[in-house]
Amino acid sequence: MAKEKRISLKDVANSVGVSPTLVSIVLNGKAKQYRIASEMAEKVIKAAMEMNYSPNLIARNLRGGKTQLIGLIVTDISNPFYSAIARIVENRANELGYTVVFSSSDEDLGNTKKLIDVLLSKGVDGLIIVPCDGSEDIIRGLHESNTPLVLIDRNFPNLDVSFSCLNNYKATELTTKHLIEQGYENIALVGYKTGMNHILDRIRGYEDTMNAAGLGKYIQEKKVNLMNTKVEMSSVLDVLVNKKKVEAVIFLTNMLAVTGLYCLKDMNVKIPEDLAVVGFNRNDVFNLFSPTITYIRQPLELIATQAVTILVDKINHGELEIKAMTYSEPQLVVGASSSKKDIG
Amino acid sequence: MAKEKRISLKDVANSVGVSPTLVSIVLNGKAKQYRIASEMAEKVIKAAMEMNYSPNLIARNLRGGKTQLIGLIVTDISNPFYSAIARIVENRANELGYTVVFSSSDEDLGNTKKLIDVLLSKGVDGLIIVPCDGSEDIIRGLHESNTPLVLIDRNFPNLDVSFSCLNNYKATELTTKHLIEQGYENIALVGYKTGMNHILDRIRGYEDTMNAAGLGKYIQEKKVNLMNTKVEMSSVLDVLVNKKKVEAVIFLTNMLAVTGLYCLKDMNVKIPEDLAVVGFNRNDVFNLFSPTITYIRQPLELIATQAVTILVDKINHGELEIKAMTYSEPQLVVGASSSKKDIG
DNA sequence: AAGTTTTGCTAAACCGATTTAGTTTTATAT
DNA sequence: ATATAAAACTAAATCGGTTTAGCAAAACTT
Repeated sequence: MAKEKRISLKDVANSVGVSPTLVSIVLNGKAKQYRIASEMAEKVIKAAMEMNYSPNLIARNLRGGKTQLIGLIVTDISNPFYSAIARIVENRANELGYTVVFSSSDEDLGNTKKLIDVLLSKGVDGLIIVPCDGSEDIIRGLHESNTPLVLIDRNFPNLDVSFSCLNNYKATELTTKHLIEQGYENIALVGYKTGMNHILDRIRGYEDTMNAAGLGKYIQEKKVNLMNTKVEMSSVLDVLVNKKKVEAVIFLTNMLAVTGLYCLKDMNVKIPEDLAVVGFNRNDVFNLFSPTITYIRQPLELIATQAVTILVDKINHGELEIKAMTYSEPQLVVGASSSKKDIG
Repeated sequence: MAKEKRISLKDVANSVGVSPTLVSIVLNGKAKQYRIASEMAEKVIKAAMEMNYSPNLIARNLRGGKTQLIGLIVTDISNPFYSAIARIVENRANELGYTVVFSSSDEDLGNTKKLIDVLLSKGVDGLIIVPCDGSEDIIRGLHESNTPLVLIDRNFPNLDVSFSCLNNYKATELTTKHLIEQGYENIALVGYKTGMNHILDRIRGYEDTMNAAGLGKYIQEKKVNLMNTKVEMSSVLDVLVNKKKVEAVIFLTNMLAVTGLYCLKDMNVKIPEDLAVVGFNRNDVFNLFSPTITYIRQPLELIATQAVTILVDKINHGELEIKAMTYSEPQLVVGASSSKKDIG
């Protein structure tokens, strides 16, 4: 009835009649290096197999200081964008012999601090973090205490911390150019109230492109609160559509776009006749909506894989001072929601 | 440059000039029990705070045999249904002082075995598993070796393993009744090729309801292969719509429904005029589709929260022999995709 | 005043692995 | 025959906590 105790190194050693040291050496493949007689090595390996021994990683890690655990902090694992990242991180981590511990910060600074503490105290070898607004100091502190660390999806340009993210400027540059080419002029943008660089870059990409096209007078940026998106989105879209007579809207994140679509549906706004729409990141909703929604595709596979690779490099080679900066290229997937040509 | 070592219990002890034992006792709130002078206790707590001490959980766990880690094995964390569960599991686990390690089995038996081994060797205190087809023996073995274990979303009726899942029979019963009430008779069902109980229950719910309504002659079940869903779905729907002149289709999972909608869109099938559709589990796609899709809502919050609660109970009280069986009640969310009344 | 109890604290064992520093035995060199 | 080297293995320290057993000093009995 009691939980059977696991076979320990000592059990194997006793059964063969040798010291735990010898067993440890043999099972770690260092038999030759330590000049263990090969018959002895075989005997030990056979016994370990027969007894179905597997090392207690906790003990190993206490000694070695490594857990082969990676901590992943996203804002919300139930957000499909981040769960997609999580899956890729998991796959790459597994390939490299790591297991992933995940946590959701809910874009909250306090949670972020707490989660980092918890993950570090669990002994994770390194962290992959989607940093939230205001977390720059924490991230700096973490980096200065030489914790292996890679930021993903977002980054702090002032910090020497490695990151893997999208070329956000180019994303909205692509989007805005596309809309302008389609003949739209009064193009607005809906983002979040945040100081985070990824959003600011997206805004700059839009502004610069509008200005370069001589459409500076149409520049309009609405920013909603992270915590109150649904409520604020309605009024924001009402203003843009009904007051400002905007022709097209660029949503700066996947969630904003989905929330926006809910509102536009409620408002009975016809897309793209009344309003052209561009979203961010692939989502089944965009493909199944009528009309299909144009969106910016991130090379998630690349972004997430690189993050893990960089992190594991840091863990193994201690190249903590090297700042790996990876900006991956966005791609515009054109749907029917941003086209004047399809009308009529 | 070297990674700064973390403050250890010993460091705190030395700084105050007492033994590590005393510090451990005080910081674990056992000062009174061990008759530690209250001034001393305060001094220790103050020092620990000032030195920003946090215990090395690896060491603590090596001694105590507990890691406060829960392993969660789903089929795919990037599937929004499972990432939603993951989030709830995470929240509840955090409340109870646990951290979650997640893994994706991809519905593969080999992966499942491997993941269980890895998670156990990481020292997880217990496992929450979405078992895949064919994993009954592994699960039985795990249970017999007294590993704290709870199945979620799916279960094996022949095993004495605790689980938390939907009342699947009732889900399709509700769905089928609803369609019949709406006046549909030729109602088909699309599921997976699997021996898993949750799917079989859903099929039984449909069959029994059809038979009870005297519509037995219309019973039609199409089963697609898990690995080849997209390709098979097209031909399945083609047969149902064009050959069998089916009036309504019930999709047995969220993914099937989404894949089905892609196909129906390609086929230019009008919903609900040409075909009524009912999906499974909430999804933004269902709400934003035109028409909105009727679906079965699972009380995910309840299901996932219970799973964690049951597991932690097992971990703490060792009630491994108790089989907690939780069937949560489904709810039908009626959209416009299953209604004859709305036509014209 | 001698014995008992309570108070306040510590030494040492322990968890299960890895690693360093030896030790013993056998082989080779001088 | 004696010193040196190599081979084959082990004892003990270590990681950082928790826990058990126990010690010394103060307080209390009678």
